Amino acid sequence: MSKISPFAIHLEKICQDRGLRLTDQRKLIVRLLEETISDTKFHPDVDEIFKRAIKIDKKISVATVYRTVKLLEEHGIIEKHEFKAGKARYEVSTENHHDHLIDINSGEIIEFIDDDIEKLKKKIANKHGYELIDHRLELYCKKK
Amino acid sequence: MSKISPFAIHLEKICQDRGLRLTDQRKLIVRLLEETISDTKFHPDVDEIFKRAIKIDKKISVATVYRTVKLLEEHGIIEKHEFKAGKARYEVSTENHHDHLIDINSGEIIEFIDDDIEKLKKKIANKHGYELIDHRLELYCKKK
DNA sequence: ATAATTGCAAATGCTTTGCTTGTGA
DNA sequence: TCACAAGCAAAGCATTTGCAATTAT
Repeated sequence: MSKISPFAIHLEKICQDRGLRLTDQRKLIVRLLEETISDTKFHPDVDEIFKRAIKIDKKISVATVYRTVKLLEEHGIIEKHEFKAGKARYEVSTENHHDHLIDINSGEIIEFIDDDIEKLKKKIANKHGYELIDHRLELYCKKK
Repeated sequence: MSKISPFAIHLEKICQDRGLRLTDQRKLIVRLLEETISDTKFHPDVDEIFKRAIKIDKKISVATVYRTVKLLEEHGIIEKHEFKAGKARYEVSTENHHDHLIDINSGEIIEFIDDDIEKLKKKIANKHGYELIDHRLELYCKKK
């Protein structure tokens, strides 16, 4: 119910609790992902994570980043987004679902939560005889 | 205001009006796209279009399908969708925007229009100081 | 006539994978 | 110890592109 404070998140701990083996590479990637939270909602792609990682561990390979990111996603620890035109981007999972507003000029991503929309989503699914499992809403906008 | 009746659409005519050169290949692709409308809301991917096309024109190449589909999209004649996990899918543009409900088991796609959601989208964009240019809402569901 | 379009195959960009070596628990 | 993870390079997949030959207007 309550939002998770960014700084209270401890991805390494979460990984451990899930029984994921903590290699140096995973620790590093997880740390970088965590840093991007405070980094004002930056949604890094694999290459961005890799670039940051290689500065610290000059031996790490992209394959490892891909594998780790996939693993974390499968465990619900991070979320993958495929916005229009581009590579997959990631963000640390939060308790409540939020949607994204993308500035088509700057690429900036704004997260928002709208309860009315969430309710409508469920209502529409039900109306068609379906149960809502997953959803995505993206608003591509231009500054006024 | 009024919906375009599927059978009233004449993509070939529309292409001509826009000044697009009508090659045999384009005529064929456009015809196939049009057929998929009556084909109960089928959203074909490039490969599907290609497979159907090569049965009729055994010389046509995938590159042509890719180029044509891109051209049509740039002219707003068809719309591209990139649903989760998969290749781009296309559908003939309609006057009013609609969203998609995807059956995660069967892959079936149901189109829906919800005015409340459309209004909320605009409202949210405005609230953040943005003008809504484009948007996508996808509901991934399971039959109840 | 001639600028645009095609087919082909090679190239691209992101992502995955096979295999050998390395390592966390 | 030993099952799992990493590094590397090769493979995969959807999509794009360069170029010579073809075609619509």
